[in-house]
Amino acid sequence: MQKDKEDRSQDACAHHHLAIRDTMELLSGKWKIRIIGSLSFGPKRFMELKGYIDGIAAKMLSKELQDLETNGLVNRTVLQTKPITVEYKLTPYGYSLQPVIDAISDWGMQHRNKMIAHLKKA
Amino acid sequence: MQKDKEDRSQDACAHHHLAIRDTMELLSGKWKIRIIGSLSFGPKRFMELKGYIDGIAAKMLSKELQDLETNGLVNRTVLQTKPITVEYKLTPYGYSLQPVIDAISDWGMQHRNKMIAHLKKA
DNA sequence: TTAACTGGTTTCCTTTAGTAAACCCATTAC
DNA sequence: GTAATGGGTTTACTAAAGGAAACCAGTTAA
Repeated sequence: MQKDKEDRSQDACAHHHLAIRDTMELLSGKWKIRIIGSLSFGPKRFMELKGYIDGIAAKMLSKELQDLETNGLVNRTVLQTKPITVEYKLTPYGYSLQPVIDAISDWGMQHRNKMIAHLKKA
Repeated sequence: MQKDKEDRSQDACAHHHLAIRDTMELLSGKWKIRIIGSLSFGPKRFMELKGYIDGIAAKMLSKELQDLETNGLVNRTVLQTKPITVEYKLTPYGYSLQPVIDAISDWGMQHRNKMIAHLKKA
């Protein structure tokens, strides 16, 4: 049984959808992508992250970091400093999201430039 | 006043954050990225979209499409067929999100393959 | 005239997301 | 002893997202 062109294209399309759905499930919510974006510049401590991600409450940050850890994207290490500090960093799997983060960031920059250009014209 | 290396890196980082925040604001919620993903294969009618995006309720689809239209990412056209049909398609601006959608989709496929490989081992 | 189809909207309800503020524990500094 | 710092958790609450089902309007086929 040979599939025709339309079948193949619909298959590709269906896989595409499933892949998008899967990714977005892991990255669901308002904060996860921003957290990963912050960590993509290197490890950060809890309070440091809270400072970077303006508007996030400690509770949310804590919960989202736990989610990300559960999904193997982020690693949590308690450092025996005094007072103790906790370092969060991306796992290699977390780093594999870099192309996604970059694409989002790039688009945001273009978007921003467009807005600025629009304002200058007016 | 010359900025040192650390300043510049923090600037880049800050811009990165803002860009990510801006993008994610436009694409907020559970469905927008999936809708754009569906439309990236070409224009679709309302019921057609609803069929593609499994689990979405008419109310949500309607609302999300309105949001996307307001933000200039999607175009809505009423076709004078009988019964009337409504066609949704990406604007050029909407299409400019293709790299984001593709990055997400690609990662999802890798993720899925990883899961499958994991299952086979066990 | 009754039903079906497209493209919704409305209502009611539940779940999840999100917030602020208080609290907790260990440590070290004053 | 009292405050400050780091890294949280708990409580109590509000706002927003989301879902199921009913409903509606125009058209057309049986």
